[in-house]
Amino acid sequence: MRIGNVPIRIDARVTVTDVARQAGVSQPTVSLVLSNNPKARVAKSTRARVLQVAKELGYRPNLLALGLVHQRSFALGLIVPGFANPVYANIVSGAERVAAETGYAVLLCETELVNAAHHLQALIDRQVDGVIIAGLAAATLPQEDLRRLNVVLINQPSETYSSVAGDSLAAGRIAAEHLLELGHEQIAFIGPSTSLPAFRLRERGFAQALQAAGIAPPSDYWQRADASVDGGRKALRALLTLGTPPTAVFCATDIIALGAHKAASKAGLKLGSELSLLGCDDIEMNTLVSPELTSISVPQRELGALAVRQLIQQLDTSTEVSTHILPVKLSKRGTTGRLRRR
Amino acid sequence: MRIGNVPIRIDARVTVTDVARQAGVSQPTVSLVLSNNPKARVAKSTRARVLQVAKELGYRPNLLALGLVHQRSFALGLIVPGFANPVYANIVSGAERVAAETGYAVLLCETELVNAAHHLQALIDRQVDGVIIAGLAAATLPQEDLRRLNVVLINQPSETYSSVAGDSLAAGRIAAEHLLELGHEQIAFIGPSTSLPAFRLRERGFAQALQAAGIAPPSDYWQRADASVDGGRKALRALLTLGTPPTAVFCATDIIALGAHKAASKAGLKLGSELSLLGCDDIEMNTLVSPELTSISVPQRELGALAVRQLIQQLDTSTEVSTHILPVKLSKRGTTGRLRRR
DNA sequence: TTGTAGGCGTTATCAC
DNA sequence: GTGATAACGCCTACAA
Repeated sequence: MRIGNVPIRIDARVTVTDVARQAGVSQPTVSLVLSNNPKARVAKSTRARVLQVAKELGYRPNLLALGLVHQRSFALGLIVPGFANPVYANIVSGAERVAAETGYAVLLCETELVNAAHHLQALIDRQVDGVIIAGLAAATLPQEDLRRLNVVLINQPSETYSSVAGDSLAAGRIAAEHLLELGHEQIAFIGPSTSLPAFRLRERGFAQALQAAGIAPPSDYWQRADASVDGGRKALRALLTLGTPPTAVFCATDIIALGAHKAASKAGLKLGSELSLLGCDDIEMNTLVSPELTSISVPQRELGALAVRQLIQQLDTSTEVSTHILPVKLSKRGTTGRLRRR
Repeated sequence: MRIGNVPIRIDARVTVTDVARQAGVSQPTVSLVLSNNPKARVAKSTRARVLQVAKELGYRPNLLALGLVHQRSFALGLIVPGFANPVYANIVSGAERVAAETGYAVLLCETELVNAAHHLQALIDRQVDGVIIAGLAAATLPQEDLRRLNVVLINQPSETYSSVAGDSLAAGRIAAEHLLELGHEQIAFIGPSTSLPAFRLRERGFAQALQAAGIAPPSDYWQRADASVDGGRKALRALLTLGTPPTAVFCATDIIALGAHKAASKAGLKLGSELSLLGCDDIEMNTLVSPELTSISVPQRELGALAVRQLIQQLDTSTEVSTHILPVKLSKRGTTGRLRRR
């Protein structure tokens, strides 16, 4: 890292020393007053004067210096694959809110283009107090770095690290039950080719529930797609070309489901009657398409928020590794319906 | 801010002092070697040994300490209204990429719920080197804080601060010209009620181009809406109830346009033939609805990226305030078409 | 009750 | 060439 040619300091800041001088006391005294340390026994008049002067001068503590002393930066790293996906946008949003309320800064890292391990190292160099990781398998990161950090994983149950997740297994099950209740028997699945734990669990929950109902989809019905709109589109097209196409499809993510939605509409299928389509995540876009996409709601903002809370608690109390599972629920909309023959 | 009860230090980090001890040299010598200062005259053998030891011990500089010394944190603040809106998600994404490549951290601030002035103060306390502000009128922030910072505004031309913006005036003009070319004369406008400069300019560009073509829409045709899908929906419904509804509508943002899209579809209007609808921003959702939404492309990622570049250049060279305007262009899709009588 | 001394991890300025 | 010494802004002993 190179330092620029010209100092960027625009305006000298007020420091404790300035306050001390102005108030006619020693610098540590000011520190004592300002840190309202419980065992700080300062004369009332002194305290009042210091506070008064600090206010007048507009004193603000330098968090860099504070961090150095306390070995604590009050900053959190947040690593996500990308914001293009509203799922992560929501998670970030929830996390940022809680962090801001608690006085923590959020250092944002997008791993779409920049190497995740690189990002992690940069966060460590900045002495972040902890890291939250979403949409990225923790196993793919250098463990020796990860282990010396406070970590909370999102949507990725783990034995080594704390985690906060939506109930992915239940999500799959609920999806299956919904389609079964509607009378479907020819049920297909489209999942992303990325092997994130959450997606695997959704898939497993779905498969198990089908099995429990005595339904065994042919292998053609089990599609793997690129985790994008286009991936979903292609996968659904493939399903439609089968000898006996499915009457219902569950997509492991809404992004894929929206691609499938597009493909189905283009093929002239009436969603909700001729073909039932069900997504998972429940992103806001779902209500923009027509018919609106039925989905399994995963509380993304809450996941982000809870992750920060959990992380801070871990920092404050050295709590042990913990796992939180948040409930998910069906959001019934227009793309799923009772089976009707074409 | 309160410090937790328990120190969070998980593992003591390697410092220059450790390296010095291990290499058998003084601590400043290590500094000299590691900072590869041009005028650092260190014996080759010493340098080699120090570098060797540093590598073995896995030494990494503490950016907090560096920041303290240099009065420079290598961190940037990024203030946006919210990520739910993909426009800002894209801006953040572009900014983060460049920042990461350049060794800067991005401190993310969402002003949707937390007070923007509060956020700004927090950033200052963290000694950020500069701030990028998007989707928020700079005038609404405390000027005394802003003025002592390096600032780059996005989509908000200003005389006091640097800015990077899409050509909003052109966006409006291009929109008008497109609709005029298609033969429309009953042309309406829906703009957000928030008075962000970019939106005002889009509106003005649009109005001016209409005027130049001798078209003067009645005041009913000039709607103001909440900057949301719902706002767009309501506004379009209002337009449809008019005695003579418009044949074409330009919405100042895609979010609003998507609401209008929904309302039009629900009213049974065939978009592209019975009603032409045109948005602005060109967010990815536009291709998910059917017919796909015609829009004016604004290069959001580039705006974010350029803002960071501009800011860093300002830091390094104390460049003067500058303004960059990036071109926009029409992305023709399905919702606009030649005028046909209903 | 308050001031003095030392240190957090780093760099910069000097003597040596 | 190298090593003290001071400084960045702050806090925590400890001594006065």
